[in-house]
Amino acid sequence: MSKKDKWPIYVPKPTFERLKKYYAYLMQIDEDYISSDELAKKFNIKPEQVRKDFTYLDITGKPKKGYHIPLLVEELGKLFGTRVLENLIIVGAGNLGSALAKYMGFEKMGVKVVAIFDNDPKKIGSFVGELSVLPLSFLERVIKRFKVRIGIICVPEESAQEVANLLIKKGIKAIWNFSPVPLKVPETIIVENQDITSGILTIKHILAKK
Amino acid sequence: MSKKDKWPIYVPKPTFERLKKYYAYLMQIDEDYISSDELAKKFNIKPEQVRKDFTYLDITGKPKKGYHIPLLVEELGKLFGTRVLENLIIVGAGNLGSALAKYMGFEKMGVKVVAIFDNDPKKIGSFVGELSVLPLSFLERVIKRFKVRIGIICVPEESAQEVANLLIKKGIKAIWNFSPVPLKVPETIIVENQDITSGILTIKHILAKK
DNA sequence: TAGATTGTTAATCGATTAACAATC
DNA sequence: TAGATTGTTAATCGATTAACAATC
Repeated sequence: MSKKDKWPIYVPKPTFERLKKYYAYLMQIDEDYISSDELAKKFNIKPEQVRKDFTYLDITGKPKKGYHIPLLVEELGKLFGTRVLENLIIVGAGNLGSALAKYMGFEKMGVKVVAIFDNDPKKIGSFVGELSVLPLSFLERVIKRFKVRIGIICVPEESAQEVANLLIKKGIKAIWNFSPVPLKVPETIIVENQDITSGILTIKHILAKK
Repeated sequence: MSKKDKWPIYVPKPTFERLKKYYAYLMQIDEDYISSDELAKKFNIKPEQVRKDFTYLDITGKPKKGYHIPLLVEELGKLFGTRVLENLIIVGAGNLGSALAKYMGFEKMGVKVVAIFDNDPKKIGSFVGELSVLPLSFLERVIKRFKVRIGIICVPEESAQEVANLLIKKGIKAIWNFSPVPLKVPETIIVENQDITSGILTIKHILAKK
């Protein structure tokens, strides 16, 4: 049985996180082959680890050449489901929500922002890129119309849980949470927390030691 | 010897990442005590893990009550160096850079954005919040004047490495990299990568399996 | 006191790394 | 062929968890 037949593909969490990085990097470069050694150097890890990571994918390298990059990109794309297009919506048209709505890199990941919502009457109707800001009363319609399964939460922490509840009620299956609050959701709902400020704590910790 | 005397405080990486989350959460809530069990429930982990994590800090809990929150916040603040103010600069006044420049949550983390730079003549001189966008020729002056050690990179991937080199040349000690490229830097320079789009790959992977 | 909750040791689990045979 | 690089097994390392004694 080939690994292709095993579904879901299991990869350990640390491996999965590294595969994401390899993917982002490999999509950018325009070469035929890359060795585990070269890739490892890029990310300050050991080449053995790169090879081990790739054993979870249905791909093998060539001795003396390395791994075929287009093949790697394709296999990784399958793992991440980037070839299946998903529509997504953003709730919260503040600085961060607006920046995400205008972000150009989503296409490569197979996602598209179809609407942005806010509850501030002053923002509703205004434009963020090509999207006009909608009131929350439009949520249900948009979700049904575009078969949206993913919602991004970009609201202040006080309202994050409330918005999460609403999204779930309206049929959203996965929440990408940019607020710094841990959300309470039913087990069937996927939550991915993206705390964009936590990195500064690592930096300050290291700097403080110097 | 108390743990306070050991410097640098060593914490395993996974523990460190969890401590950041506890910190963000604990700063928000207004209670006296919290038990390892309550905290664990919030983050879907085991209470033993929370207690183990806290053993790395110079703090103990009280049987039957739990951990004193203000004390936790203080100890964690020390670990992350949030009580020492650091000035930081942003390079790249696009959507994301501008959003970060206007971000209100930095103060709590003991950092302040003192300047934002761009090389686009159309952007230079325009305002992002209260800051006017500066040309890169001002970098050196600003870094010296404000004793800046941390620089945020928010430029397109093509120029990320170039900007990193420039920042390092001008004396920056730590780079918070919001571009999706792995940067090549000398060993003495701290790099924290904050790929804000990688979360979507996790979500799509899980959704694809359903 | 009894009960709840901490703190710590030891066992388990899982990921990384070293070593090396296989292969182009 | 010799040499470079992969792929895999086994050893090591480190983190999580279970168990339970200590304590308020």
